[in-house]
Amino acid sequence: VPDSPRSAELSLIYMVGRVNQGIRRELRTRLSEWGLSVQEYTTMSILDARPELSNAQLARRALVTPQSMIEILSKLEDRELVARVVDPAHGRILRARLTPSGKSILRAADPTVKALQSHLLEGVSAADQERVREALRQAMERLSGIGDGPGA
Amino acid sequence: VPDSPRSAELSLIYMVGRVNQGIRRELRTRLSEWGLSVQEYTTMSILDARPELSNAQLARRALVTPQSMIEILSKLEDRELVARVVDPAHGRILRARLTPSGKSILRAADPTVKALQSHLLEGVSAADQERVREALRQAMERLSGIGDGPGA
DNA sequence: CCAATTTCAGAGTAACTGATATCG
DNA sequence: CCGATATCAGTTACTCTGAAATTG
Repeated sequence: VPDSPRSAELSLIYMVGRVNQGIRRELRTRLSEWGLSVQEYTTMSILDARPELSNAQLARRALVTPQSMIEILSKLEDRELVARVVDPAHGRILRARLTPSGKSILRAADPTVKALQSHLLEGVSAADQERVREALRQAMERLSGIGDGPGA
Repeated sequence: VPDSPRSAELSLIYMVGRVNQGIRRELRTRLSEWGLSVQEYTTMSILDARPELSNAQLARRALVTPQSMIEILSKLEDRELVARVVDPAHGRILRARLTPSGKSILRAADPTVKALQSHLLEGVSAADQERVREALRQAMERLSGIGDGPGA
């Protein structure tokens, strides 16, 4: 008895969940080569694009609680992949950035992740990829507004 | 210092991860009203659309190991939301289906989930939604082929 | 004996809630 | 005192690896 999916009926929420599950599974294996977990890689990628974010800002951006984010960040700090320095204007806030070795590990891991992405979207036109991106971007925005205050 | 995203540069893998994280967070809250976890809801949805799947088939479809799936399924069985019966043609295989009370809980929870999905995609044209769906469907297919045998 | 399925046991990851402390 | 941040502690949710039994 085969097992063919009925694509037209699958909800987008469901599909996002399954694709994410598959991606995590695959990335876990690939990233273990550098001793990185999936959220460690994700967090480092955010910091690469936007340095000097605080723990609270990172948490909002990743849609997790600050308590969850601090755990990731602490481990990265212990391994000296991320450094955190006191904000000059606010003694309570710690701003994070990648260390040189953090950057170099990220650079080393990047091609594998890019390769996975290319493989998954192979054959999807650039225009359609942009549409997917735009839909996801909007969903991210809406989700940011639900549990937390407005992103203002 | 505001916190605006640079959408054009965000990788799809990253966006899928964030959207999924936000969805799970939101669903966890909404589904707790019926005592359902996110994967319980997901598994029940699959069974609603495709009854008589075995644990192994469900696991492949959800991109998790059979060991993970059996844990979800066992709990649902304990709560009598799912019933499992021996396959007439193969005494080892147990085929699962929703019980009447399982169906009725699923029906009760459905509108909330549908509402979330509508909210997230509000304003995205039907044609674009179909493109997103198609891209995700392809990604699911590719991911099924990586860790496991072909879906044959 | 082999391949697929089911399932137990143990472990690890990832995320959460609650509470406390600090800073402006 | 309030609001935002940081962070400790305990807990829950979810998934995995390993191993064993069953069935055709």
